[in-house]
Amino acid sequence: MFALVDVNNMYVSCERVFRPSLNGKPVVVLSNNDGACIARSNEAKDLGVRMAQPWFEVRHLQRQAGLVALSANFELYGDMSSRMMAIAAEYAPRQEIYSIDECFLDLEGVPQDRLAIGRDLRSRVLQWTGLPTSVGFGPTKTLAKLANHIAKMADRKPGSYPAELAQVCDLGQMAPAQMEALLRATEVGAVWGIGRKTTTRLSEAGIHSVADLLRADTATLRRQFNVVMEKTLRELRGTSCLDVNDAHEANQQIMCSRSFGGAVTDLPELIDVVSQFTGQVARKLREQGSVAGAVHVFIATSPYHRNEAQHAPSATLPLPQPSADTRVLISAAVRALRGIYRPGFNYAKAGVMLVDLQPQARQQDTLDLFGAQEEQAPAPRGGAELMNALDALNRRFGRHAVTVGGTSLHARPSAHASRQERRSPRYTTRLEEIASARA
DNA sequence: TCTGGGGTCCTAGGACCC
DNA sequence: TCTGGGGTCCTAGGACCC
Repeated sequence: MFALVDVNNMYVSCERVFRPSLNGKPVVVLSNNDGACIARSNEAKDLGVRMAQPWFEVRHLQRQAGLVALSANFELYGDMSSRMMAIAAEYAPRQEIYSIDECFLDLEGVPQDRLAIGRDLRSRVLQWTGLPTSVGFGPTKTLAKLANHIAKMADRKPGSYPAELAQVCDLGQMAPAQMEALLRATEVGAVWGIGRKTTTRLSEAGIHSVADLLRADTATLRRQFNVVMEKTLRELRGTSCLDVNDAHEANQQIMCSRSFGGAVTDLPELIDVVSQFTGQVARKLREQGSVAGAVHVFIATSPYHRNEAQHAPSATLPLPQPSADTRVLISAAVRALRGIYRPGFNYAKAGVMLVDLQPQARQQDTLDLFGAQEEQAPAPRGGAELMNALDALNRRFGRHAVTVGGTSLHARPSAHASRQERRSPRYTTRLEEIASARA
């Protein structure tokens, strides 16, 4: 039996912990550049604010409906997430942290009453962190997800589902008749793994509810879609195909990309941006103890500016030897950038991706058979220690305290600098920003 | 004026080999 | 006018997730 624990409207809920005056109000959290809504309170959802909707489209709701917008504060959310995850982990022998705001628990051998467990977990997380969660139980991960969805909706929209399913819902102990009624009332799009495109295609085939889907023929669906669909079906029917994965594996790719505050046209500024991004992905790469085999760089104009010339080139540059050295990676990224850059375009976005990742240990004995080749610069000296020192300084003094030569931020205001005018303090991770109580 | 960012897995089709 | 066949590996792109 599995549980899925999920924080309701995670980013908004984190903000509300420190600003209780936001409770009950429509609140959104904005992406980089204060560009789009990436989290919405229930009240904001009720106002019709959609996921990833551009801020300028809903900005008028500030005055019309008291909508409050905040810039994303990921440092705060990451820290709150760790606290919540640690509490949830106490309730089962195995936990898979699936995203910043949700985890699966494997309840194998946990004997007690699941509803009691769910309610206890929920109230403990609420009491210790201030975050509201929903808990779903099911005999497969997909059903636990579905149970969680029902728990949320029953809480948020009274009448959509029976009230007793709110907040904590167990699909593992439900009478067949009630189960059938629930599945009839749930649209296929709510199922984990069934997205927008698939929903449209299923709808054309007359499959609208989860109950419809369960009646469909597995082989036919497998033929029309793919193995993912087949697995989803089997999971919905109670056959577990997906296990809780508690060994968090290293990422296979690490990316940093961002749209700019304004258009960027000249190469030096793009080099600056790409160098900064590379510094960030390099740090993440070392954190997970990997080396990268290649660097992928892309720049792009804005597809929304339809009357401007469009250009979205990218390039992948393999490294002569896998590396985690910021200087090596930046030099490759900048070379890739020079190769794809064309003057005369208004670039709106850039990104750096490290790919072909491998564990650092394995790299020891893969020295180039032919030794360093002439045209390849020899690896910089003292790589590992220098990078360790760099990481330590930046951990201690903030992300941009120390950077590799050439990646310093421009003294002049840069077009790419992102706007973040509404960020809340990093209450839990910066002493100088800690919450203070007023008498 | 302003339009998210970070990941995973699967598949089709081309390159290459015998 | 005919123009192998089957296997494997790699990559780009699509769909999905949060």
